[in-house]
Amino acid sequence: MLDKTFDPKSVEKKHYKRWEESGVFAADVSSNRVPYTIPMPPPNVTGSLHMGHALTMTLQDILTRYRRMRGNDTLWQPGTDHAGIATQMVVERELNKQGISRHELGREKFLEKVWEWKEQSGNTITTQLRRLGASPDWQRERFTMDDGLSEAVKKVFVQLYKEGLIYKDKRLVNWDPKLHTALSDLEVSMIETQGHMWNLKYPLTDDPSKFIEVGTTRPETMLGDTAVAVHPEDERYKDLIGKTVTLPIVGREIPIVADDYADPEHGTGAVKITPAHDFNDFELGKRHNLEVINILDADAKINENAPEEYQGLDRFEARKKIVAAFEELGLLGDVEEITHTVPYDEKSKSTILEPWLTDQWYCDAETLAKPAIKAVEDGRTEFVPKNWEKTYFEWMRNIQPWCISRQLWWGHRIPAWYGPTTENGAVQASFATKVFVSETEEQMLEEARQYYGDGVKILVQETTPDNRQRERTFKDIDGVGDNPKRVVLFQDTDVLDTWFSSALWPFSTLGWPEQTKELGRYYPADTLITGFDIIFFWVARMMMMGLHFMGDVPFRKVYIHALVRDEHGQKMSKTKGNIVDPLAVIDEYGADALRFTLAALAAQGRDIKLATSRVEGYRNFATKLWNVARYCEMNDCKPDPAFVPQNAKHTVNRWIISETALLAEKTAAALEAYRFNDAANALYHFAWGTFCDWYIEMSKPMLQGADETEKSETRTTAAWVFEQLIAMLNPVQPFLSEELHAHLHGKKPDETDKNEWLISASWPELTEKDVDRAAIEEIDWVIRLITAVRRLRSDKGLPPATFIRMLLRGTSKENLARLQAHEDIIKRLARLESITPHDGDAPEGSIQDVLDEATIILPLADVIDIDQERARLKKEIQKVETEIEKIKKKLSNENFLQKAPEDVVEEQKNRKAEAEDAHNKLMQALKQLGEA
RNA sequence: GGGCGUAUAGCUCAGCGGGAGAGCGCUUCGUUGACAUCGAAGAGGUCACUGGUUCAAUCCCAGUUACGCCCA
Repeated sequence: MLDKTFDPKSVEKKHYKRWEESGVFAADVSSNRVPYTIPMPPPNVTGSLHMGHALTMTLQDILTRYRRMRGNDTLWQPGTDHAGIATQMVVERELNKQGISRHELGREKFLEKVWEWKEQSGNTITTQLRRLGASPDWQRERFTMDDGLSEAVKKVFVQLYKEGLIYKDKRLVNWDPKLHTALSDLEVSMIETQGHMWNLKYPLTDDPSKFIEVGTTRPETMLGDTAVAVHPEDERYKDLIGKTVTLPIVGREIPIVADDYADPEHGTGAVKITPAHDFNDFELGKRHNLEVINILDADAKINENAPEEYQGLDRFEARKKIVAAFEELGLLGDVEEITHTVPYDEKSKSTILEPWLTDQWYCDAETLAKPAIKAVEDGRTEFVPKNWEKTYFEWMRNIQPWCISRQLWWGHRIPAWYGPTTENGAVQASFATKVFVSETEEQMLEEARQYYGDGVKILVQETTPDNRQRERTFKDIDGVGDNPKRVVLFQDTDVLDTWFSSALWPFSTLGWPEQTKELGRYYPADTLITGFDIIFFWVARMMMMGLHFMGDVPFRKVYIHALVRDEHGQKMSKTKGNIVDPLAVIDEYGADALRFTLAALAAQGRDIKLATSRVEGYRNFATKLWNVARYCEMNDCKPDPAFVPQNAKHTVNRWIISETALLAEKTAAALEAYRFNDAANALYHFAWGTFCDWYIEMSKPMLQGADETEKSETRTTAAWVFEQLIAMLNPVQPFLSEELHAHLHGKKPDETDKNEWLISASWPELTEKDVDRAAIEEIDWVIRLITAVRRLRSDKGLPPATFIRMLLRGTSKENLARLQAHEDIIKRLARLESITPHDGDAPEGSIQDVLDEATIILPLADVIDIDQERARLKKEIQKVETEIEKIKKKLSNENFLQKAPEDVVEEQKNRKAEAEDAHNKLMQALKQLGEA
């Protein structure tokens, strides 16, 4: 006998272990079944499971399990990514706690530490995914720093370099002065901040008594100003164009240039131009051939290009000092408090980034984006919901060069080596002017030998940590310059953006660049499921790389789900302290309850506000299912392999079989349309509202009756329906359904083997042939009758224990037959002692209601309060009258009769007739009451 | 500034060109041998506002207001 409630803890671990060990999650590359592939978005190896993961993984698991049951060879490809910045930061922090700095340790030793750390903590998230019940093919788990995936990265880098789609460039980047690395545009978070607009007066060189006033939010950058720009049409400044101003403090003479960039409406209309520290100014500088003066070092402190007294100052210190100096010089204009946006790092949102001029590697995203745009335009990849395609297009069509190098140690090292150039065969005293890009050091050396000639000895040395330091000291390095018969090559110290390797995920995980069987079978994937926040970071880049290297899109569908917020709609965050930990939820309510909640809330196009009351509700749902299983067990309802649903005889059984078939259709359709909430709700309502509330209740008198054939059929039907139901629930609630499946078949879950498991079972194959519309109509009538009686009883406050008589007047032949067929059920569920067809007036002191053509009469002389009953009937009559009025109005409209479809008109006529009939009957009831 | 989205019951949200729905909460009743993590019944909504299209609008279109997100 089952316990009274479902205990998730006692079954989750057990089933998961057996599933995983049995290999039921695994794809079968040699199978002849149709493959179905989902690439799992690899979580950070250092990460731990949050609600966003729980959502995305639940949805992926639902589809995977569903397709598995439908007979597909499913590959849900799992793995983790190395999360360059995040991981390096974590390990560095750990080391700092021990008083060790990364630089003391050196690159190699530090990387050993990171790998150690990865080995220790890298399983955290994959273990947590198991707790959620995720069923990817763990045997194929990959990590972006695996050998194979690293090979793929190198190959892609080298090929794109050779094709000219990867290049090195000196441009402004978003520099993180704390982490000392460049970031891509996407890793910048523009945050609204309170700040100031300072107006600075720059004296004209030829007449220092006159000024041009410029506004700036960053006065310290004036140290690097190389021009002032005004709009060419701006009357105020027309005469000044071509003249110069003398930069205060610095003393540099800089031109006043005309450029559309200066907005006459904005501030004074004149802007200072600092090409080295502002993206717009940099572009303007290029247009006007302005000098680019970098005034900041890697820490964003003022460097040696500024006057001595400012050197070494932090940028914010320098700001104060500059403002004070302007004030002292009488050159400070108005100061306004304003709100403006300031670039912060995306990850911690705590460091203000600095546009900084450096050499970085770039990927020509614009070229790669073109086929990726076309693929979505052509529908080779479709977004669900479709709206997201706009977002994708918007970004892809305005895409900027992608900065792919990072000044980190943890990541894929850029396979580029630098050496001196040659001139007429002679090695020059130059640094890093010749670049060799190769997948391996051996290949690189081969190229280098050809380049330098046989007589030159080539050494490869590990580089010092700091590129710029190296650059300054290159002349001291043995072999460069002094001795043309020896060269020293250095590998680039930078690593690649983590997303560069993630972009290859759909094919690198399948063994590319090897032409594996997997690659042919599982690429392109069918579905990618992810959040909208990484459409740019990941989806777009996979599209670009997939098309370029595989010649086809990486996936056919992209399902974009929303963010999980707290119950008040706030984004979950550590600082707000409103994080709901999925593992805590699983501990309290079970993984199935969490999964069901997330599925039920996953409506397209809306964020998910997660309230634990919802989870609690779905935990109750699990209890409900558990208890209906108990009922089946107690009543000896066992599945019969010989049972053919279409051959069932009893109408109640035919009805529930029909409803089950409709449910299978509905659920499958919902899942295939990524309408997870519809699937979850359909299952919930069938299980609770139809199967438990009605069928099981109806089965009670049937199972207690005398008809052995009927009893036997009912037992088998109940078991069959329940079996179908838990099969359909399995993708959403794998643990509970697996456990109940074993019990239903009279097995101890621990003693079953994988062929008997629900995870290996097939999705119910039910068709329209299993649906008996007449049975549905019949039982629907029974239900409506019972409900009507219950309502009357409840209105009168009759205790459930009281059995009463019911008279039915004017009942059609068909319904009389139904009444007779289901008498036991109706009597039991409506708490009736007798049901009698009746003609003529109702007995004195009756209450009445209308059900279609019939009138329900409950003689309750002792109980009823006439006034109250009269009021109730009047209210009901009122309702019907408004209804009739509405329909009448419609039917009297000529246009409606002419233009509306016939069936709609017909329907309205029927409704009117029914309502009028009901009205008459209610009036009659009222009249009788008046006479009484 | 550009783009996207949302406004429906007290709360969280489905839905949809022809009869307003769910879960939770609330009220009343209930120890019915599956289940009180339950059962039965009920109350509660000019479907944000203004126009338009239509025989018909909560639904489609335009605008307004409010809120949210993304990009610059």
